[in-house]
Amino acid sequence: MRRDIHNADVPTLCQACEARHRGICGALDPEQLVQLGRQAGRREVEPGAELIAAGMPADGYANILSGVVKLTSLLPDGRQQIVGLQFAPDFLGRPFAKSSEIGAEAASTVRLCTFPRSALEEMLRQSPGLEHRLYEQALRELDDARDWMMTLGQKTAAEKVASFLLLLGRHINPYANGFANSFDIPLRRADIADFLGLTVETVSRQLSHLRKAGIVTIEKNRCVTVSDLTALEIHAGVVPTDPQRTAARRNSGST
Amino acid sequence: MRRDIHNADVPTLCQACEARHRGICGALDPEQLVQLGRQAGRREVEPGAELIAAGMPADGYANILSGVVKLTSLLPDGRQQIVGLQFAPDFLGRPFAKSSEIGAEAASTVRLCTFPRSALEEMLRQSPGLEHRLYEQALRELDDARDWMMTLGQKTAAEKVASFLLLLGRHINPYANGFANSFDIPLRRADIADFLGLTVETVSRQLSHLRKAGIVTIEKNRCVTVSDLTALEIHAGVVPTDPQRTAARRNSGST
DNA sequence: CGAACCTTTGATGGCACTCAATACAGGTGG
DNA sequence: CCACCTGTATTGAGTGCCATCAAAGGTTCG
Repeated sequence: MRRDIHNADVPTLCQACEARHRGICGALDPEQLVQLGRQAGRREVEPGAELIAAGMPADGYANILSGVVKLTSLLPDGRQQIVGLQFAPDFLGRPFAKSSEIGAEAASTVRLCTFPRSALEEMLRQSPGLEHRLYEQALRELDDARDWMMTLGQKTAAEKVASFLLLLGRHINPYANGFANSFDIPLRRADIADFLGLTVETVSRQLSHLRKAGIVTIEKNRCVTVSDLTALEIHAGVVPTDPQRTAARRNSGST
Repeated sequence: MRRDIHNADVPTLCQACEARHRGICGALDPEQLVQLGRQAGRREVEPGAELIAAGMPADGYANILSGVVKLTSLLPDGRQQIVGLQFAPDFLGRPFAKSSEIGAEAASTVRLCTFPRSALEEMLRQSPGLEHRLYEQALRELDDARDWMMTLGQKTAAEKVASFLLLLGRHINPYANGFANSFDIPLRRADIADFLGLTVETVSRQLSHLRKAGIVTIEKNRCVTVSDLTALEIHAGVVPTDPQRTAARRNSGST
């Protein structure tokens, strides 16, 4: 059954919003969207803007409409690790928590659809499907986090940088599901380094290697085009290279 | 209001089970516990037993009654990363997923309370509070995973090992909330190495350093006693050491 | 007691960090 | 439009931490 006949009831701002399809708002009916929309506000922030301060009580929540948000964790001595990247139409915030030790900061220009804590809690009471959506996003983020732990703990610098480009290509476009062959890196080298657990210099060197190897082209330090996806995947260590070992894995895995 | 008056209705096996308090079963009433209990089974497995095979369809779920489970992620070339440790009374399994790329393996001897996929789904339909509990565990695991990303990405070998001991001390005892000063390490050195993104040799060396520094004592390679918790925290990098920098952080944070 | 496994310790080398200098991009004002 | 300036990125040289290789010491079984 198509819901589009009710589209007239959906707030104008929500009509084209991806959060209504792949985001949490998909759990809400038109009436609830109107109700939430009344308390919601749009906001556009510049790169570097702090969206959630670590250790502070979170005052509200938001959906990411466009742009990239980095989740950061800080050590007392100043070392920083980016523990996650969030893309449209992700939900932003930490439900049920007094305060999180994790901060959120705009990596690129970010457009947000914000709503107060109470509005979300009200919606949660009304619609059990909403919590289910939130749960599913949490599970997805958990999978992503654990994937990245593999990258941080086991991979070499070259593999880390290649993995990063693969990650970006998969997530940069909120509408498509496949891999984007060409995109702008929404992070500075310093951010990439903090995400990969490397230094700026090492990141730069590895990008140069990929460029000289003809696997990617980079323009103006930001715009990347992946010309050889398979090679990139090999460099990321996510695909078997040794045929012998591959065969062995296959056999043991199919039992 | 005390629920203990209903304890007569609670299955005998559940009476002393920690999952009924801090685990997911706390969301169920006695009748539902009976219903779930009918389909549940107890299982005890030895260290090294595979509980969930990566890439396989998960046939069921379980609560951990005692012992430690390691969640592992594997690269095609054989490199392994332990992406999480789970303790009693954690819920084990990946709801709503066809199959997970993450495997689960008993690190120590593990006792489980298992139930089939359908039983959980039935419970989820009956009790919305259950999904809420699952969601909260997922959020907790997400926080833990991100904490550990900081450890993997930024910390030195010495800090990693110290952080590992702190993690164990906090989680090893399912009944207490504080820090256990003495406990058995439920992992072999090779597992610790895979968890920390180090080699066995480096782990061993760093443990020796902590021992020679008088911060911990280790007997029979497994039993650890933390004699200087503050020093351990300093070595883990989780506590400010430089007073000047500490003051600076404090000031900038309070604005 | 002996065998298998695990852990520790030592010697050496390589990858990524540090330090330092140069090149580039984007914005502002002349 | 160009000169300037700031923040950002690249490239190079040297060092140090941790991995690798190798061997000996412990522990836990049968």
